[in-house]
Amino acid sequence: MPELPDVEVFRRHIHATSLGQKVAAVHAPSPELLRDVSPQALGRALKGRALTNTRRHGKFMAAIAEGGGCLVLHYGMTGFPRYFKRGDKEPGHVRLRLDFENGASLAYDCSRKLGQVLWERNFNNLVRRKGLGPDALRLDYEGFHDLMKGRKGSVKTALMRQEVMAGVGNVYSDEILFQARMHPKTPLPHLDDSALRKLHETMHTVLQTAIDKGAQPDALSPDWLLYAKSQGREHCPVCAGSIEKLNVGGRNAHYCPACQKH
DNA sequence: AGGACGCCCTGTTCGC
DNA sequence: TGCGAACAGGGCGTCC
Repeated sequence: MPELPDVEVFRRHIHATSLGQKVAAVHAPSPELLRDVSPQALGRALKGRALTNTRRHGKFMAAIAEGGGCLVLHYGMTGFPRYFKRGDKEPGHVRLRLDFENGASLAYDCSRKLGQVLWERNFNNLVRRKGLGPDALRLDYEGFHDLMKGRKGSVKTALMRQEVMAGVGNVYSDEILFQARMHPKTPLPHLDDSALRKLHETMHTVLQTAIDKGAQPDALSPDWLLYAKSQGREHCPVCAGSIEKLNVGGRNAHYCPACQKH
């Protein structure tokens, strides 16, 4: 489930492979994923131009096109990008493909079609239009504190709300709360200043470490919940107790009842 | 404001 | 063994 670390790794992949090559053709075999732009308009906007830069805010990223405008990608739950050369096998559920003049292609694969493809003149407009809060990784403690202060809901719900703070989803909120040793249903008003500091620091460390490891669960440290899950383990990597499921805001929270108390 | 719910979507997993 | 149901959870909309 692409969340901030995954999307950052995707952005870097596109940045490292796909800039500076003129787009020769645009294929959009699943136009229902294009939110506000037709395949024809997207083709007109991109053809003959190169991508010059990339940006990311929360779980959204953009490839900036030469001469202005940006291709915005959201990966939903099963999306990923892949740059491939002529003759390489293309992924199985390509919803958008840019073919470059040099014969290589950039594919956007999204099997469950829960992703989004948009076209915006300006990436900041997208952030505003979607009502996204500040990017979770660029948020300092001051900003984090201000966002959490005065809120009444559970800590997990707040971490996951994109209009409060953008980038954290179900998987990483579980990890952050596990490492901060906080119960997912802890009401925000129960967190004092030192608890909020710990939460912010843990969030930052979890997100940054995940990015550094290429957002691959099996590359993470064994005391991470994500690592344990990737190895098929259903026990807490710290106390070996069983990991429980709890419905929070319509999503499944995974947590260790022994390590994460209210 | 925030929680509960439903919908979209399809590959995988589960249960009979 | 096989098949259909349930599940997974990003965003988003509605209702209370």
